[in-house]
Amino acid sequence: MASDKRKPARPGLSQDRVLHAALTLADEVGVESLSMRRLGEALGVQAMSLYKHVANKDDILDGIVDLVIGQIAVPEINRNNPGDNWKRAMRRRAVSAHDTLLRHPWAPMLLLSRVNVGPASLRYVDATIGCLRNAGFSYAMADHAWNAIDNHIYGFTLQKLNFPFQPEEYATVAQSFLPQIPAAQYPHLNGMAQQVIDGKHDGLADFDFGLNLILDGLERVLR
Amino acid sequence: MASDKRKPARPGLSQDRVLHAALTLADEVGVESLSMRRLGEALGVQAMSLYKHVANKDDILDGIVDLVIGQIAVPEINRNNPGDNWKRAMRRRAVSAHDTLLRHPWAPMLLLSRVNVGPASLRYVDATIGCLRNAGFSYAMADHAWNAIDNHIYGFTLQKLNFPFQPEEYATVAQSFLPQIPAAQYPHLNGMAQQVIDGKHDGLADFDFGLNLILDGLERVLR
DNA sequence: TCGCCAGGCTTACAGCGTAAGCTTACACCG
DNA sequence: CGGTGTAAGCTTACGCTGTAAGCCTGGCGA
Repeated sequence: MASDKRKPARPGLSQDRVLHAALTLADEVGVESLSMRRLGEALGVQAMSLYKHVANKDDILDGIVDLVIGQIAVPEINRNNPGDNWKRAMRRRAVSAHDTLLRHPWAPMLLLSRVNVGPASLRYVDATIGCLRNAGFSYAMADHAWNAIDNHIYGFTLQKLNFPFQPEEYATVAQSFLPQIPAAQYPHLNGMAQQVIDGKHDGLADFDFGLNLILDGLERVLR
Repeated sequence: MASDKRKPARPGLSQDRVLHAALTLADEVGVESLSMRRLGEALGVQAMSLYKHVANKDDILDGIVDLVIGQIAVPEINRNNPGDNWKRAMRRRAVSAHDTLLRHPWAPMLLLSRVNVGPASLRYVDATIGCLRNAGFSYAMADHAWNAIDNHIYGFTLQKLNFPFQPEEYATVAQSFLPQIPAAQYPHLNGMAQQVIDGKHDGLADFDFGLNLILDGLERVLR
């Protein structure tokens, strides 16, 4: 009977369990509040015990970034749909990345501030280059294209996540900021704010706008 | 004579002096090593004395970001050159921003992770909107255009700063990474690396490539 | 049965931002 | 001239961080 309690209520740690707990914790409290002590607590364990399964905190951050990348839809052309093509596939990839990063608001900053060479990252990049290569881009062009699209995804998502107001607040916020941007000093900024106040411009940043500029441009490069 | 030593060898602190010292220190040791104690030391002062001149560390970070933005060339059409136009002006702005951020490698991350409403930032944004408005863009279009261009600037610069190898090392690095990206598993990534090794692709990310896609696209939108 | 050792725990250290309160020197005023 | 208010420095202390070093213990292989 004693041998029955192989898993004594706590399954024991593992790198996998540590990383998934870290991902959950980062989603709940933000990556800036993810500390080794707190992560240990979430796992019912002392902070130092984590170091038996990960090298250090950076190792954890690399790990959870790769988990997030693994959630992004890899670009693939749907062979059952004759109308599908590289452009649609790359758009789906971009939208999927954008959506995924919005679900993990701490991720874009980490993505941009470290080299990501986890298995999910490698697979993601490989599929992207493959999609562009199959479309007819040279290696160099595929490299540049991939880079341009990803800059847009990361830059846009970060700016959006960072903006501290909700769309429905824009008009109110613009109104209250107006005294700080007098027309005499900042005529165009003032004018823009006025447009938002008057409901003539919603002030919404549009992910597709920039993405279309890039994808349409790439299509022209291809011809 | 005693009244002569108004400035007793050390000029005394001021918000300006604190911010400029912080900027210098950030450039020298990186923003992650910029601590209140270290900044105090650089100014010959205890850490807590800084709080008489700035509200807290975030206040300092906001301040040095605005100092950096102040170094970026504001977009202006040269009236003495009849061939000049909004597109050239916006390109100059983008290149200037890119160059400036490369001189302050810690800055892009801060730029993207906080709301910047310092005087230099406001002026910078106002001039940008103004340039686009004068070119004929609506407020909404100018907003989208500005956003698309800045996403590229920040995203590209961050990726470049973050990449831990020098261009002349690319071939060597690609060679040593090759075993980790076997052709069977990552065919396209492997192929790309092979191109770099063989000198058929320099692997250099090209700031102008993505910028041109966006600017050319905007020009077409304008017509 | 013995010894090994993986996987936990404990303690400790240097560094962080900053709250709270103390000290000093100078400006001003009656 | 004496007295007072205040700006600008200093000191101490608190709770937090990542992690180095070493200890303990239960289970497994020989």
